[in-house]
Amino acid sequence: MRAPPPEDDDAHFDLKDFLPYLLNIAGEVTSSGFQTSYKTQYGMTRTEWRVLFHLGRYGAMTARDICARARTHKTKVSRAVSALERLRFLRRQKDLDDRRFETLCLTPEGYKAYKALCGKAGEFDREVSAQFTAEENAILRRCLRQLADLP
Amino acid sequence: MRAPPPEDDDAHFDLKDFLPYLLNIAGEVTSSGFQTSYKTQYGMTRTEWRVLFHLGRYGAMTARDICARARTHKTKVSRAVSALERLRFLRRQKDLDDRRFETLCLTPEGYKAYKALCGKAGEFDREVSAQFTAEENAILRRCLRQLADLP
DNA sequence: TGGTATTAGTTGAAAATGTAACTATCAACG
DNA sequence: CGTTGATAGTTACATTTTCAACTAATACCA
Repeated sequence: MRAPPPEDDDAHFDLKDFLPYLLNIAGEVTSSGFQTSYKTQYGMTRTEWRVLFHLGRYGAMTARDICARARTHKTKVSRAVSALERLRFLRRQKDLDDRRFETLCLTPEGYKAYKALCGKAGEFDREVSAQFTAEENAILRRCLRQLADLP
Repeated sequence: MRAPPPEDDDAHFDLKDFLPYLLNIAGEVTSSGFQTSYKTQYGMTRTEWRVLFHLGRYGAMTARDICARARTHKTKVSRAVSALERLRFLRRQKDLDDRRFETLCLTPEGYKAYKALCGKAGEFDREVSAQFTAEENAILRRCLRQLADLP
């Protein structure tokens, strides 16, 4: 019983062209480059950073809105919101018309953290983008937004 | 004490342009579209699928090689290899010259699973790619390969 | 009204991942 | 030799994520 032979022909398509694979690796490599910013300083996870960023950038909204905008599952968002609340970075307020909803908004401390991280994120993004031309950056982002199916 | 105002000006850069974020969401959306193929049929995780794909596509190699090629941590690869071994999809063989190494190769059953999944992956990739022009696809993949820092 | 279906959000258990420490093997150099 | 350091891979433990079931509130509709 021998092992199947190594094949390098065109019978298979190449893993290095498979979009889900490439996107995951690229996402992991770049994200872990940035995560030290929020992890070491604030002890935040990636999901918590995402929630903070949404509230900082777009203002008060419900967990449901964040789920939709970030295409993130509600349990992840729920736990991130609890964690940020423990950090006193956000507050919840029950909607009086429909009491299933809670409007989330950052506290001044949360907003301060957001602003600080926002600066670092911008810097990081400029560094990463510098290796591509303006046209490449435009196409890359357009394709990614479309793939991510963002609103 | 009021909440910070919603800001939609240019003081902050936009989350929808932040590459690590876009890459993660796009990767998650596309990957979860494909994962049913290996998850429901074989009960494999994403990492296991990656290892299977590497061995199927490029032939026998060590865990260390897979770590380097897929930029994946050795503990993830180690566990994926054990799982695939339990499924009888691969075998290990100690290198006699240097007994720290184990050469991994697919069994015929593992290879069969690879071929089946490979077909689905190709089909999936063609569908995803169809929404972009040839030029966009080329630029997208080139940028992603560079970001992923693949060998 | 009342019953059924939806929706927002939470929780517990299981699975996956990250981190650090560990074993075993080999290399290098005195 | 023998000590030190590096490397391949595993394991234990903590954190994070996933999945399914759950509560509470509202919508729909006969």
